[in-house]
Parts: sequence; C-alpha cells; structure tokens
Amino acid sequence: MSKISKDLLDMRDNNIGRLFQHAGRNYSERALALLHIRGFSDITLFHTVLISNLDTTGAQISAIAEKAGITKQAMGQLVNDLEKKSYVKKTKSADDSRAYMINFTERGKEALLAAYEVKVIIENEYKELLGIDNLESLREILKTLINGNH
Amino acid sequence: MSKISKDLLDMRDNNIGRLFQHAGRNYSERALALLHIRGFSDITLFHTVLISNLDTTGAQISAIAEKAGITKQAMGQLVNDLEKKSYVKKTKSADDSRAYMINFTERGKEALLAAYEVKVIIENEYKELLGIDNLESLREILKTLINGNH
DNA sequence: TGATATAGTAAAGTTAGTTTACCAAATTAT
DNA sequence: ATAATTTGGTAAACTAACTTTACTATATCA
Repeated sequence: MSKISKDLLDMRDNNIGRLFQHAGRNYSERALALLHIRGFSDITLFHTVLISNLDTTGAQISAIAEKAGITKQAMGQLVNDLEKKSYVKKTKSADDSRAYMINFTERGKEALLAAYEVKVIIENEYKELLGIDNLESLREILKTLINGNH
Repeated sequence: MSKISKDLLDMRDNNIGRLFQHAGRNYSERALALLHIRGFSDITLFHTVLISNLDTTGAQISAIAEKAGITKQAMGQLVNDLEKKSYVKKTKSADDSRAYMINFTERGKEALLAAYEVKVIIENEYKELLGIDNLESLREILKTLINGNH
C-alpha cells in the first residue's frame, strides 16, 4: 500500500474532527438514556438545548435563543413544545408587553436537577476510564481549541 | 449564589458533551471553508460522509452505507447527488447484476486529496495551539472514550 | 412624530436523514 | 429444479431540527 492511500485510510479512523463528533454523540446518547431512566422520557436532545440555557430566574425567548446560538423562531418552537410537556411556563412580561418570560415549572426544575446529576454520573464514568488528570486536561484542551479558533 | 446554582451554571460552560460538540463543529466549519477555497465549493458536510468512506478501489452502495453508519437509502441519495456534481460515477457491477460499483471520478480523487491536505493543515493549526504532545494525547483520550463505552 | 429597533409569530423551505414498502437478482434449502 | 429467503437498490412519505422570509405589535431613539 502506498504512503498516500495509507494516509487516506488514517484520515477516516484518526480524523480528530470525526473523533469529536463520535465522542459528542456518545455523550448525548448516554445523557439522554440516563434522563429517560429518571422519568423524563419525553425529553429529546432538542429539548436539552432550552433546558441547559434557561436560568432558574427565567428569561425572554430571544435572550435564550441568543445564548443557545439558534434563531428566536426556533427557540419559540422549543418553548412551545416544552410548555406543552409542562417543563416551562410562558407569562407576559411586566416590563415589556411585547415579551414573554420563560420560567421552569416544578417539573422543569426537577429535569434541570436530573440533568445535573446525569452530568456528574457521566463525568465519573469518564474519570473511571481516563483518570481525573486526563479528564481535566481533556477539558482544558477542548477549551483552548474552542477559544483559539474563535 | 448557592452551590447548586453555581454547579448548574458550570454545567453549561464546562459540560464536556457540549465542548465535544463545539469542537466538532469548529473543525467541520474550518475543513469545509478550506475545501471551498481549494475549488470544491459545491461540497457540503453531508457529502464528506461519502467522500471519506469510499475507497479509491470503489465499493457498493450498501457497503459504503454500512461503513458510514447510515441507511442504504440515504447513501443512495448521497451517491446520486455526488454523481450529479461529478465526483463519483456509478456503474453496473460485473459480479452482481443487482449492484452498482461506486468509484471516484478524477475530480473526486482530487477532492479526496484536498480533504487529506485540509486535515493536515488543521492538525498543524492544532499543534501550534496545543503542542504536539497535547494533540496526540487528545487523540488517545478520545479513542479511549469512544471504545470504552461502545 | 416619525424612523428604527426589538419581541415574537407564522409559514414555507432546507438538510440530513429514517421508515415503510417495494422490485429484481442472487443464494440457500428442499 | 423450484421454492423460500436474503441482498442490492429504489421510491415515496415522513421526521427532526432547524433557517429564511415575511409579518405584527410594541418600544425606543432622533
């Protein structure tokens, strides 16, 4: 086998971009499975975008959208969807009559806490697999990579 | 601020799953931009799934689909799309009259080589940012994570 | 008092697929 | 040799997770 075709093969298996994607997908699937076990079986990956970007103090649709990096229309749909599933409630803002305030319901808060628990569990699994030093250096490397090529 | 709400905030910024996703997206965007500069501007992220899973010796649709981890129907669409853009050609298989052999065209081979160049460039950027040791340990950590919770 | 910006909604389009259902050819079983 | 099953591929409809375009209502700035 020639050098170049060996390299091309290597591109598939050792491609760092593909490894990121694969690791990310693994994480998401594990997180979702653990959330489902905890009784939040109607939550999809899509929903976690809102759950993990809404503060317990509440926020406006466009503010959460910006934080999450999606359009306000998409966030609007997400909010409506999670309101139907009664994880959040939408109330007219007192300050701005164009705006709505989005807040967690009790169930929503429970989901948020469960999401936190799940995060801790998965990180412990990772610690088990890698050792704590490697996990923390992984986190630092990823942050450097993300901030380095803004 | 209470311990739990500080932890919940931390979940957003330091969440390892989110860091994977972010790093993966950064990589893809950079790779695609570099491919476009090289004259392959009609290739999307979607197309790279086929390009990076097809050998220069050619293969059947269902074989590539399995390798890529998508359905043969989805791969069929991808193949048709890339045939229209003349990156691959589809010929009736001599061995199996139900099957087609998918091969790169000359342009397709050029794209494959460009993809390899782009990979090298991005990895060099990463080396610059992290140092070679950190890059290699990142790769090993990711592989451990992926194989560890298959 | 306009002009412009902001909050949100509605509807259609897009991307990257999956599911269901099918046909034709190949393989295996009887 | 024929029937049953598997395999290669296609078609059409559906889905998720969005974006784009276009709009209304309210707020703010000049």
